[in-house]
Amino acid sequence: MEKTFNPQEFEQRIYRKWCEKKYFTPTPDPAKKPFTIVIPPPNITGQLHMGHALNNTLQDTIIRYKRMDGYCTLWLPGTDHASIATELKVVEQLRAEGKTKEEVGREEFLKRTFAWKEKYGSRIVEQLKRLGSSCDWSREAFTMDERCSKAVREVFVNLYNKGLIYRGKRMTHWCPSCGTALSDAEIEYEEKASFLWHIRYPYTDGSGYMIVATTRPETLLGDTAVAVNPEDEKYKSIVGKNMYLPLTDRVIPVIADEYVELGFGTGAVKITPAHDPNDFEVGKRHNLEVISVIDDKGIMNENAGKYKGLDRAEARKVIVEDLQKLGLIEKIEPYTHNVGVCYRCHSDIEPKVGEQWYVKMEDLARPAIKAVREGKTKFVPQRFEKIYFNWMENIKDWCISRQLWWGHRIPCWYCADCGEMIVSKEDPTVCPKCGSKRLEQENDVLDTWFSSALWPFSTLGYPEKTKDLEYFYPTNLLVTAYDIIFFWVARMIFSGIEHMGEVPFPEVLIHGIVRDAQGRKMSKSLGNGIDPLAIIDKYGADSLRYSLCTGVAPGGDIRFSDDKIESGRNFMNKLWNASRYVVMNLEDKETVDISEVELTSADKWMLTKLQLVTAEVRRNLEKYEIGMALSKLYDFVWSDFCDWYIELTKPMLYSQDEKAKIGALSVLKYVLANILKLMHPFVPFITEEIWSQLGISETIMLEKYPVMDEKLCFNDAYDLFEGVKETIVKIRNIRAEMGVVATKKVHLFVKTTEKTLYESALPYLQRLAGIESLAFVNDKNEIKDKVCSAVTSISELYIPLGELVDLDKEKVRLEKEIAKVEGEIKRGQSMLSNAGFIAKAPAALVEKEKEKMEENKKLLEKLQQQLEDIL
RNA sequence: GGGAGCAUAGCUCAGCUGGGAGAGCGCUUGCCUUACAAGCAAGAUGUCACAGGUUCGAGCCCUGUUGUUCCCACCA
Repeated sequence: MEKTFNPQEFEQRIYRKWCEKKYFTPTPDPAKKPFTIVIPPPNITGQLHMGHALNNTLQDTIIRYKRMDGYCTLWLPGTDHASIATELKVVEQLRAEGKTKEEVGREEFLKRTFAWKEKYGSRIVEQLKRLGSSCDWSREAFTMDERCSKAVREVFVNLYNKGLIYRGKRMTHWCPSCGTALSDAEIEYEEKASFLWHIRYPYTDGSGYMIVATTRPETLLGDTAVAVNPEDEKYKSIVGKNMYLPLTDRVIPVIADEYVELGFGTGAVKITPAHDPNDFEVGKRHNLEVISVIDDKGIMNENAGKYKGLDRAEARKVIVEDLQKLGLIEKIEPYTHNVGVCYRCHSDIEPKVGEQWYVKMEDLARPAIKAVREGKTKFVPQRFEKIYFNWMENIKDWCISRQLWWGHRIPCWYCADCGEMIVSKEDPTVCPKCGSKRLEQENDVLDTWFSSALWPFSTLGYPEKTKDLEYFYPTNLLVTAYDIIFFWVARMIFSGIEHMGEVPFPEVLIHGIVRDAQGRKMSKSLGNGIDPLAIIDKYGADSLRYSLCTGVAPGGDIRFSDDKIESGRNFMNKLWNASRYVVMNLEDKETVDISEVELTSADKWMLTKLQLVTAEVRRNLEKYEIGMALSKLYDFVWSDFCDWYIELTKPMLYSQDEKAKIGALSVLKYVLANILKLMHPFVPFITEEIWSQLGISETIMLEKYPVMDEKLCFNDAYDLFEGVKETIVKIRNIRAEMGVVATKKVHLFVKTTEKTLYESALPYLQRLAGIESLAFVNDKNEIKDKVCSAVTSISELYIPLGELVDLDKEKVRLEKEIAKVEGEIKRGQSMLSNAGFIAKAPAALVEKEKEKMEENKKLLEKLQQQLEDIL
């Protein structure tokens, strides 16, 4: 084996092997329980970022664990066509050639987009592979492939026939830059510094003017009323009056509507039904005319009179200037408010009235809420259910039509002759009403999330009743970040219930977001993104996986920095070198089953510890506490296995005693093999690479995940050996405090009842504590030289250091020890002298405290004696 | 306006159903000890935000306060 961990050497080779051997591809087996995860499909426009890395590391860890634990596991991968994002890419590409999408036409545009997908769409898939993702690529799906498209049509038509999809004229969010409608979920709000313009609207009767405050003066041209609160004393008398709408020749009325809040602003609100959702509602109530003044591209239209052709931002400036010239601006005050922007391009959203397609949400949301309430789907951690409920309970109808070309075209046709509307799974050829063949398909495509909502079953073959669907649905777990709970998770839940009659997954594991070292969100505009591929190239995928998972609380955000990745890499190196120690020493030696080994005290201690950590790691994994499980393995591997056990085996491995050598090697190999298995789900590459060196089986991937073995729990031996460890630590401490050079060997006198144990532990003491020889005493006075002393739970220790014994230092050292024990005694006393504690605390705990008190008292006594001796 | 999270060592964060405060990084000291200097050994460091309460016992549970981050809704 190489001297240092060098992941570049083996990661890609190993991944290729796994794929060739088809380890990721399950065969449905009725005798086995399935465990299924569908991947959150990354956008084909995407590049792997830290969020993907975290998300997929978690999924892979869980799926590998379940695979090793005997489940028939399917991790189903795929990508999302990402309607808007991809369309923008291709539009951009066209622009570079000096063309527009309208110029090339729909057919050619789609051809180009599919070509774009072929070229770039697999990029992210290749990147997922670098991470080690054990997805079944033979089942890879794409939201616009035949399978998924069929499911989309099926679902659309079924919902339409049930009256749950309708076409309607309503106010929607419109992105003038992307040129499409958006759903509520696709709007983000940004706080922007602007102004509140106070504008004078003169009454037609010449009795002065009313002051109206607005943040959007350019929409004034579309005003059809001014509204006041009916309870507003200030305006009670003027409701019904008319006023001249500035800059136009129109006259508009003052109306009364509850929508206007008392006491806010001037108490008067200009009503522009065409350009504000609230105004639209007010307009409906009062039968106001809807006058649109801004077109789909954000340009003032013919209704804007002389302002026609100006961009909305430009128009705002000019209109304010004109109003100022007319003396109609009362005042302008700075005003900061939230502006809705497009989540893709961040342009200001323009509310717009138009025909769009909607999913009626009420009937779909109800059972979806109920399912989560009843625990049919559980969020982990549970607090994220609140986000879900909050959204589901306040849900509005879902606008699913997009004025784009890249996406699932809505399966609706209009008869050019009789106007009949045909919604159908199959492309119709004739109008069922008039028999005309002049049918035109709806131009709009569906919201990307419409197809991703079906992902857990469309990918398994729905609407066909496939074997996969039968065996793997419902899936078992969904793993995703909290930021797409309503975009995606909520929609999958109601879709699963509606179309499959069953929730798509019983558990949703929610994780956080990866932030930069300063805690900021990683973003393109900040340029603070860390590229996971660069990390993998430099440190290896396992290091990255480790540093993304360890010590992270479920659902919590992660601050990522170089320190973290380095400590991950160091740990991999540690594991590598510990394995190298074992492998090098194994050479051509024949090890035996540990049941045939005459176990040493150290072996028993190690094996017991292994059982304990196995049980804990399993417990954590069952609860998806990945970070906790990994931290425990880190401690176990580094501290217990490397720092202690490996060191403890050295006296045997370097001795001439073949039997002891084989014994130690056999246990080492056994423990290492178990460590590799325990760690494989987290760090698959390095564990597989080392596994291949052990020559046990072809792959670690398909090994059985370790289970705690009661037969290997030697509890008494474990406790006793803790005493030996304590002895070593105390001696090291004395040596360090007294400045004894490492090469100087010292003699040790021990007063103990565990003589056999100490005798057998002599090799350990020699190697790990620099002890030359060991002698037992019944009393300290048997030693003539000046000594440094210490006590452990099983012994008293005396070390003659000759001239190195500095009594002052020794005194300080002992006093510190004494203070520590005294502190513990004090704590114990305060508990044991408390009647309430004795009466109410669990008996076992009280007993434990009493025992500890006894021990501590004994320790204190011995320490005090030792101190007295040197005074 | 509604909701959620966070506040623990210099920094970044763990801390499971309440029962002796932990890790990584950093810091101090000594070590190239035949797996590893990406390392070994020995150390130092905390009014667990604040104030109450429940309890025999609170970092953990309850109430309030302050600071901070985020989500939702959105008033011109």
